[in-house]
Amino acid sequence: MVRPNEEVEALLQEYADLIAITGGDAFKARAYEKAARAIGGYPADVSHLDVAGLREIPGVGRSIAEKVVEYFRTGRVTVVEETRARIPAGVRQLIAIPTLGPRKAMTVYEDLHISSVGELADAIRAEKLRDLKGFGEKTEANILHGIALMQQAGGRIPLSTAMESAEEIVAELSRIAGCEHCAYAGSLRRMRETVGDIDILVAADRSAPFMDALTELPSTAEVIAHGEKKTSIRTVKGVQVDLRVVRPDSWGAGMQYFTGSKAHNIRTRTIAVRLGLKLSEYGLFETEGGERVASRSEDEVYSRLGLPWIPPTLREDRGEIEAGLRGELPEVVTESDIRGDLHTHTDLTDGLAPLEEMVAAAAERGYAYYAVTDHAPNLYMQRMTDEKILAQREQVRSLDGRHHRMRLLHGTELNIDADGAVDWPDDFLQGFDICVASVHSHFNVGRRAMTRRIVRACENPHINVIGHPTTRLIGKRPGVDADLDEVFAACARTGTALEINAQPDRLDLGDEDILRARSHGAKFAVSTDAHSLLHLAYLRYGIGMAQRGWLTPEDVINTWPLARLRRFLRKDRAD
DNA sequence: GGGGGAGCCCCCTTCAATGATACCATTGA
Repeated sequence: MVRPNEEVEALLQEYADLIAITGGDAFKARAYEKAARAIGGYPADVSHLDVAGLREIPGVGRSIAEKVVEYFRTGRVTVVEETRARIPAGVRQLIAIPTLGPRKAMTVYEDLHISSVGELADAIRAEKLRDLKGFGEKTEANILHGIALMQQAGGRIPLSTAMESAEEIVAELSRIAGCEHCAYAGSLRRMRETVGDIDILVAADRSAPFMDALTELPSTAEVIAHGEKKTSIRTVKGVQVDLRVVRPDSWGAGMQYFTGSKAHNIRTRTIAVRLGLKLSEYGLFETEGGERVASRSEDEVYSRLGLPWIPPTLREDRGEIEAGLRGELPEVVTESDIRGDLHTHTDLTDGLAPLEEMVAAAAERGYAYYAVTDHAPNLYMQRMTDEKILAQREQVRSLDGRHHRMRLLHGTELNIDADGAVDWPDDFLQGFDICVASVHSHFNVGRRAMTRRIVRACENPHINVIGHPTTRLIGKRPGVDADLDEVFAACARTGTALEINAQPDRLDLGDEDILRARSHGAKFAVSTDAHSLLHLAYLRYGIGMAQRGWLTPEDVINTWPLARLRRFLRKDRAD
């Protein structure tokens, strides 16, 4: 991720929100939103571009280009500052609440002077909102539910946000003289879908230079604690980072201890006790006499406990200790096992980059194959037509094998309607190499109907992958209500793969569901659902989920050679 | 505000669900 681009994206998005809240021209707000997205997904650093260079980016014209230049020259944009001065920051936070949009946010601000989520919740409890024009009891209940959903995340941050911050900090600290090792640990290393705080570990003889460096990073906003053993800071994005420096000979024990999980560590320490040993962040010691028996590497620590090294993504006390003791730990799938992405978009629908650029970027990643799966017509806002998708197919065929001999699959992402039917009839679907099918609408049809429609999609002989199967958005929308066991069984029975969608706000399926689906014998596709060049790299987060679900390459269809994949994609059709 | 075809103007993502309201505004995919 290019940091300056991210900053501009956030700034333009904020301005778009402010325009919407103040009731400004809706097209203007949309123009800023579009430009924000385009710059966020632009692969080159925009801070080096002049007005002419910026205007090369689709959706960026003279006015926005000049604002971007102003931002990099002065650190601020005058009109944005002026608008900010009129609307308290808390009002903008209100529109993050599901079911509360810009219009209603402005109403509660103007009529009740509410400018924070807390004040809003209080006003609802005092039944004050229901008297406002356009509000009622239902609206109150929905907003309260939305607030609860938001707070369920409990201040946890998305895996990808934590990862980007952590990798920057690790890179900075690694440059300091005397650094023998530096890495992130904790739930981030275990690749949990959200992360509470970032734990960073350094192995060095002297701790002070690292502790000082952390407090002085440009991204550090606040120092929470600053000591010899531990320093905690909060970044400008509000993420807490804990740094610990251990002696080099304690590196392995430190990483083992600070990676967790807590449940996993209770198990490892219990094993140690049974062996007459004591395990701490400093090492594995004899209980009697206190002699150190292992600490330098994680491998050494696990080995002394009679265990193989356990991948961090498995360390949740979900059977990995028992499997390790039996020598039956799975060889979990890794990023390098993946031979191709099976769910991606282009600017033919809502992607940012043209087909050629997406294909070239995929080839750069060393893929053997790559599927292009733009949206189908029933997602009306994307304006897909038969003609457009067929023209794209021609283009895909002409690019096939041209980049490092990477093979291209032409596909689509279909919409599963309320009855389980999809956008195109069988004879048209037959022309695709791969069909992903997803639920994009009618989320509240009830458990029976939801289960039935997804199962019916599985039974469609042309549908190969169920896209983002639960359709959850982390912190925003719970997964759909369906009998997932029935869905997973249908996938296994019909030869339909379940997607592990690697978009950081989806991570769908999640680890628990993957474990259940695997027990039904279902197969999986780890895909990025990329809407820009940069999204192709999200694969690592999907792999994290797959590992947490104990998947091996055998379980994941896009680790397979193309010939085997093609056989799978034919399902049991005779054509 | 951006973009395209003209020289300043016009168009720009559609549709369903929901809830408040009495026929419509808001939200989200």
